[in-house]
Amino acid sequence: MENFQDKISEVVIRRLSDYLRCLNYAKSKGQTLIKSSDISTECGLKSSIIRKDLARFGIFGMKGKGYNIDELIKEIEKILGLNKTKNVVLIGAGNLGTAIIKYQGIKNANFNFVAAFDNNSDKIGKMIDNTKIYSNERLNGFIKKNRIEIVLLTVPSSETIKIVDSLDPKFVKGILNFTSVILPPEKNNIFIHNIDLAKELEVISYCMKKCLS
Amino acid sequence: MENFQDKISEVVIRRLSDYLRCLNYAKSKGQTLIKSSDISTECGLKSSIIRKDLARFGIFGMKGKGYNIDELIKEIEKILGLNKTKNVVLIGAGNLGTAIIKYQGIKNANFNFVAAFDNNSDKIGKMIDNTKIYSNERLNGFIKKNRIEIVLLTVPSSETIKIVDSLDPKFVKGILNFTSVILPPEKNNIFIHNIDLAKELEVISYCMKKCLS
DNA sequence: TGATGTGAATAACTTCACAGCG
DNA sequence: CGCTGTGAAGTTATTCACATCA
Repeated sequence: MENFQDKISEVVIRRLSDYLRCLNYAKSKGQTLIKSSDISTECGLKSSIIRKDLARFGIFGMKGKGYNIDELIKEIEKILGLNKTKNVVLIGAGNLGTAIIKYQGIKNANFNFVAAFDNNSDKIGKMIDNTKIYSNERLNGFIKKNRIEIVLLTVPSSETIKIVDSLDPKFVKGILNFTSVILPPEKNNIFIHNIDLAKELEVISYCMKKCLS
Repeated sequence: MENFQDKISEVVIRRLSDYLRCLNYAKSKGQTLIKSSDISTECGLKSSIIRKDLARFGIFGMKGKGYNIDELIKEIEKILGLNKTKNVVLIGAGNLGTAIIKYQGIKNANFNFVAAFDNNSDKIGKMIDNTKIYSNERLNGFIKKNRIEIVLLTVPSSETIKIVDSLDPKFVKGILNFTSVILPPEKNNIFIHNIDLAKELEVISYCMKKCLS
């Protein structure tokens, strides 16, 4: 089944993630079966693309009935790698960093914040939920020792580049960058995703403007 | 020039937003001209698509030289509607909501949080930076009175649907939904964008897995 | 009958490659 | 000469539409 997975683009993965939310919601309401058309209305997609996405990974429904929700959840979680806990660290324990650690959705998705790092000596040693804050100086040692592959970056924009360049590509494989500095999708073999809250506002503001005019 | 703007897709707008960050960064370093190939390396894109994106909006550079940074910034800000301040409200003054209000990037982008709303009586009346927290009961009155068009939603997932359904489409035109509940891209003529932090982790985790295997 | 699964058609997006101009 | 601007080509993604099967 694994060989279905070559050449999957990011948009497909993003949709799978949406399906998962939708499925968990349906499950929480006691449903056990779901039609592609149900998922489609919830996610604002055509039902055919949902079936195609799933078929691509060797997931098939029952003709005339739909998909088994439990099975579908399990399969998608496996594809996304959510079946095993992933350790991540957070750099920058400010407001946004703190909020992210406390964000329930991430915990549900099986990501575990094993440490946070910050330069502010008032914060060092403190806890955010169950995550301890360490000095930035200890960052690279910690990453090496604990084989951390994913880093979330919530430092002030002025520090972004310096920190990114200091990360050892031998260990770090992915960065989620929440600062306002745009980074390329890949650097030193590290995958980078930029999440820019301002951009999201700009997009919705443009969509609205376009629609109204 | 405005008639260049029909049929622009969201990905183009997202790129424009990236260009803007990149341009502001270049400007802050004292640059006055920029080549499409400079933007392209920073954003991880091909230079031709940048030129095409800009040409689409009637923005042209100088052959052999590049683009004038100041002009380009002004044009893109105009396209994205960032030239005038937009008033927005936040519903749910928890960790994430607080972090978003304090997030510098959003302030820079000319969005102004005129009020926050929360059910927690301990929070009501308090301030987050310059934004006052009100009771949820006053939400719809406030929106009506102040003609609020954009709402950011950072409440617990269990409250999402109830609140979304309560918003009056006569005034609210866009919702940025930070909860883990997937909402369709449009509902009662209100544009909705879902921002799911867990999804971003899932995507990067998948990309890494795919690359490594 | 009522859903899926999927080839074929269509649409959207990106890249190439090079003419053109300051 | 070094860049832009842009048709044409290539690629990827989505939708249609219908055969299929429990």
